[in-house]
Amino acid sequence: MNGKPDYIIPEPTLRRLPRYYNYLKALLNRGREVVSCTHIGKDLELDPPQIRKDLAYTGIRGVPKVGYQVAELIKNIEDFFGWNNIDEAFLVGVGNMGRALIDYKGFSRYGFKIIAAFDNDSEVIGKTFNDVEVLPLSKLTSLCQRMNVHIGVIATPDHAAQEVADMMIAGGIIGIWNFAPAEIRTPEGVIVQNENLAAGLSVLCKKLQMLKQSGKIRQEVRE
Amino acid sequence: MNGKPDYIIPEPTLRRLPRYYNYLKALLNRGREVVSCTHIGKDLELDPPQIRKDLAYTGIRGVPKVGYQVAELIKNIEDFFGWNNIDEAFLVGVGNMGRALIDYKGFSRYGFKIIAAFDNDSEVIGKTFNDVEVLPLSKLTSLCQRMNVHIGVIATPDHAAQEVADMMIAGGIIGIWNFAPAEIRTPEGVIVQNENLAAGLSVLCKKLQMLKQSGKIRQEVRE
DNA sequence: TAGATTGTTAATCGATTAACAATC
DNA sequence: TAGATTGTTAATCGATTAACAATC
Repeated sequence: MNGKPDYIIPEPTLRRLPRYYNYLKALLNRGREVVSCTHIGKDLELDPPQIRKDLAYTGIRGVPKVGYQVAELIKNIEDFFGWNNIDEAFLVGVGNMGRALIDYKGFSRYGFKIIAAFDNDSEVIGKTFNDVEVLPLSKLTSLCQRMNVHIGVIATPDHAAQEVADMMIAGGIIGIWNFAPAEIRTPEGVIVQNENLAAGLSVLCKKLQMLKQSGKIRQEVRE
Repeated sequence: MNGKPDYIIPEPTLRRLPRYYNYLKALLNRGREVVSCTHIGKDLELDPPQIRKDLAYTGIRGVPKVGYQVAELIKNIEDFFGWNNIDEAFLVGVGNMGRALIDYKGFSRYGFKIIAAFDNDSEVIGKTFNDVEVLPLSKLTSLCQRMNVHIGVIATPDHAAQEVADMMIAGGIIGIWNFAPAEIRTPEGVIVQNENLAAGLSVLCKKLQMLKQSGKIRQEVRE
């Protein structure tokens, strides 16, 4: 075994699937039972064959001339990501971003739950936000181990990110969702997903700049 | 003119440049004056030729055997994105995410400033966060026009996103940074940058799932 | 049946990676 | 000078797009 998974799913596909999911949920709410890629493609401005390939990764089978069962599609995407079993996570850094993440109700839809938060500011330690208690940072590593938590969210200032990551990894965390605009070095076997708001903002502003320079262009940037 | 810019800069490059920028600023703080792509590549786990190509878009010239002047590189990236002139923006939706964005001090580094916020909840209208006043949503369109604001940030619940986008566009906004997990339809000439936290989260959790199934794999996911 | 849509295979496109001459 | 690094051109790789047979 070389370590790589047998079947690699393209990351663009992984990023589009949650989008289909939100769209399909809205469709179902409006009472639609069946949908074709042609139809989805019109609404989402994507090419039908691409949608077909993306959806095929979830194991769905469509019916020629008809399309897919909306409810079945939703179920398949949920199963594909495993959103039915909850992933529990610790969050470090109860600043504005951290608070926003703690307070965000929408994550439960994606099988994700922040079960405790950590900070070293005595102002927030002991407080509770959205039923999530803030504990002293010193307890992070031991609690990771004791509670068998495998996912960590970093929402600290950038200078603290590496140190927090090290504590998480020492506690057995193997997946880090990093909101700090800093480079994190990790050993093999740890997955880091960087959420860099500056990147998205920069892309938007640069495209705007280019648009202003070159006359109107039509464009939709997808995440 | 077909509307497309003559020189297309790859979006992956646009997303990596702010990363180089943060890294280079940290280097400069530590007193480093010159850096080579080999060196950057080691720290950021990227291939040196790719870094060289990315940096070339900013117009930098390096010196063989030596590398690049760190300060000059930083300057070039700032000029490339136009971070020296501030882009002013309106934000709609003063929930947790909206508050986090309003409060975030780091955007000024990227030439971005939220100058007013809008909501239709009388609880928050009239309040001020981080010197940003919350105004009634009904004033959005007219103020966009009057203050000549061209960028809008949507941080509303998903069901309100389209309506807010329409109001923004009516006011002349041509760039929308969308944090609502909803599809926004816009006319030509409007750029939408979707910031989809669920996508990043899903990618992380899916990779973790695959890692657990197939034994340890080493992986670093970059945004 | 005719026509729309799926599923799959092939072609294209664009970004990354490799190769290498130029240069300090 | 020798060797490391830049800048540039070519090759590779992977994702998107196009083509088309199968099918309801």
